[in-house]
Amino acid sequence: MAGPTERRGRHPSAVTPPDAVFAPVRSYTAFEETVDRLATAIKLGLLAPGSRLPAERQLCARLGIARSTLRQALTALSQSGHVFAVRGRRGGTFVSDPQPPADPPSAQMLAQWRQTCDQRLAVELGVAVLAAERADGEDIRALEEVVAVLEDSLEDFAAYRQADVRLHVGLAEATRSPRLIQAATEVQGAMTDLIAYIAHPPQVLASSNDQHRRLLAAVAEGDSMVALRTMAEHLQGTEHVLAGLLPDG
Amino acid sequence: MAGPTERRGRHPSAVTPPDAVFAPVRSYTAFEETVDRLATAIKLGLLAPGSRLPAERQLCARLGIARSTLRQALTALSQSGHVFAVRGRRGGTFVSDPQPPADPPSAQMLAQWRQTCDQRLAVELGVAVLAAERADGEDIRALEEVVAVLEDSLEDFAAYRQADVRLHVGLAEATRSPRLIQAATEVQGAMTDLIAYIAHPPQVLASSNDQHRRLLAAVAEGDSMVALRTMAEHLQGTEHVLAGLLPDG
DNA sequence: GAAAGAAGGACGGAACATCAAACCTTTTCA
DNA sequence: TGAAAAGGTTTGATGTTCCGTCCTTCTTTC
Repeated sequence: MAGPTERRGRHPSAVTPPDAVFAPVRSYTAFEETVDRLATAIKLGLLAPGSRLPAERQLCARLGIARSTLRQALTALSQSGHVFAVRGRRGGTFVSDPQPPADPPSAQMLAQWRQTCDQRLAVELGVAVLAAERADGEDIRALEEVVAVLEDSLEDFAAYRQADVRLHVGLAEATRSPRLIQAATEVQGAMTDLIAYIAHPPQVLASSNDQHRRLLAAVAEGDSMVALRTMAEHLQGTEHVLAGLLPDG
Repeated sequence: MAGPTERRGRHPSAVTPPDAVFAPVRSYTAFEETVDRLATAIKLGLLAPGSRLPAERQLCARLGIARSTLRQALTALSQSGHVFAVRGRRGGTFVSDPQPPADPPSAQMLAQWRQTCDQRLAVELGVAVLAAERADGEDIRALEEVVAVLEDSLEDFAAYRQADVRLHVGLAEATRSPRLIQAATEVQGAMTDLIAYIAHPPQVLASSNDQHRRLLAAVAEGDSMVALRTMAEHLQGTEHVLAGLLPDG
């Protein structure tokens, strides 16, 4: 049973197809994807606590979904306490402040941690190269501010992590490649789940910050290769920590 | 209009959220994704002409969809001439041989060529690093055979391209990271569309092959950094050609 | 103080996608 | 000649999404 595809013809180059070809098709519904997107953005601090989302009638247009579908998503998010709605003119949907406590990473998440890290490696290496090639002075200036925040947050991991996300997503934005920005955001969301319950002593953060500085310098100079190496080194840090704490995955 | 989210609170770190947060939600249906997956696999030669797909009742189980949904996809593929069905015991669904002529890249594809290349850069750099770290002797041997085929195909672009795909997907498989394999496959599918109508004189292919050799050598030695550099160089080739032929994207 | 406007909230139905299960038809092999 | 294995067909149930309409709440403006 489960025999691989058979060949009849005379094509010699034919080999068994990769498993990936017949791997399960994951089909997200618009509702799920919307919840996911907004929840991730909130979790990452891209939507700040207290900030207001665009009005439903505009937001559903931007997201390309029906208003009722968007409302389902917002209802879910408000039931989980991530947002709340205010009626009437000047009302709207707001990000809760403070946020409800994050729930621990699922077994599924933990089991796939290595795949997540692999994905992050790919995305961040691409970002490093392209940011080095394309970032302009404006980008660099903004990113330097974020690095400054990072250096002031050694004692507060929540603040540190948020600035860290901003830095990485900011680098992705400097590539001007929407798909990479999207990918970087998703990857940061997944990493946040993994990282949340790991101790981060100030000295580790300080060493990370050193890498951030060097990375940004390389990007500013347009030195792709150094950016690449520095990013690789930076990512290895997290990966080693996770490898020590989690099963093989 | 379209004002960014407003802030009420006292959170200073709040910045305008990236556009990516509210970008359209693309929700593929199971049907679309299935057609896409199979069509890409066929286009890339991962499913060889003349080969038989798994029986419907098994395939739908592997894909995690209902049989009727799978049949919709297969019907679409058979109407477009990519597969044909044979009834009765020992029947099945077979990949057509020869394949119908590929249709030219859509305007949409062409307009997004740079994003596609960016995505490829990320995926392939990640693959290069991880393959160098994880490939075993078996992997290397198989890949070397593919490189040998590549070197024998300088005069036949169709054959060359197919072996090229096998090499890149094979490298991805050596990472043992399902998501990367998936991503690599998708990216190769997109690249095939872009590349199809571009002239590839034998000397260009020969130079590409030189890079392939060096890349594989670096992977065999486990030298991530060299693999990375070689891969970057390799990808730049295509990108320069496309940049010369296509608008900015 | 009343009217207009802008926001969230609620409802109903149409269209579509998907699933599950049973059954039909063709072909081959024992 | 009949069992087995494949694709082909039908039907109904279910869930998702969309669209449009109307309601309620609150603010701003006149």
